[in-house]
Amino acid sequence: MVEITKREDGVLVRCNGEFDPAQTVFCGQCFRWEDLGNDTVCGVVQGHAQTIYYDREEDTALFLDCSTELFEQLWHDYFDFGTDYSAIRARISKNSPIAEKAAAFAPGIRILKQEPWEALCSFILSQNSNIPRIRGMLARLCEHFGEKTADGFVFPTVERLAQCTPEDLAPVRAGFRARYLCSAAQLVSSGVVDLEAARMMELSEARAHLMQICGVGKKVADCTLLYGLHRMECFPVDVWMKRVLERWFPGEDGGRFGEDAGVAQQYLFHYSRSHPESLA
DNA sequence: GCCCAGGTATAAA
DNA sequence: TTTATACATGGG
Repeated sequence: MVEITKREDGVLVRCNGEFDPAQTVFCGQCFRWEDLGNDTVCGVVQGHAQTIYYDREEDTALFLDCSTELFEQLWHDYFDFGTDYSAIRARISKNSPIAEKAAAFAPGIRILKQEPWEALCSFILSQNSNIPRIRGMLARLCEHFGEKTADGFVFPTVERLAQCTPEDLAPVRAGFRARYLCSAAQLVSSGVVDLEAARMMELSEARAHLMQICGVGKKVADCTLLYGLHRMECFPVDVWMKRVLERWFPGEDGGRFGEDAGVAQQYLFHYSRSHPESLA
């Protein structure tokens, strides 16, 4: 587990090999954090801009210059600091040699508890695209439709996007995905789709609930459930993960990892993208 | 220019 | 029910 020390000027976290900010925010689970160089990243979550300074030499210690209250209310949950990732990694590693290798490659990955609405939009935009472009679309979406604060743009609200037509979203340059965003905004805004309710539903029911949105299939539904609602049993399968499954787990669907499926999937996804030759 | 991208809706077989 | 194709756009 990580060790948390509260100081007057912020919060210090000793990670004990369980957290690396860069591995976590640039492994393809979120698209809005930025690398400032010199072991510094920054992001905006729930309207709060945060810079994180870290030092890998001391088994990764990191510093957040925020109040103790904000850390406890927001960042502790967002980074899932209450969960023992060493234990998860041990279970995953025991399960298969290749999963062990993937977990060892980036052991500092954690599954973020993102805002459900942002996660839904992010993965709607992700379809048939690539990570740099997804980041671009999301940045433009926030610049044009999110509230501007001193430190950056807040993610657009459901209500704001529910007022938009696909034509209004042209500045995002999302192509055919624009009308999918509109569908999502309208169904969530009207209450036909209830993201918080999906947190408690049985998994197949939760999937079907999200798939009422035009443009949300099984992949986007699973990503929303995993990254937005922290349903850790979800194992989203896309073109990359299909290659991984065919190459390393033929005939399986990811179910072998049980409650650790979401974390295992992220280790495998990141490792396979960093070592594409290993899929040949 | 060319290929492909953390898929899905839609049409056709 | 399963399989093929279009989709808008831009990164590499």
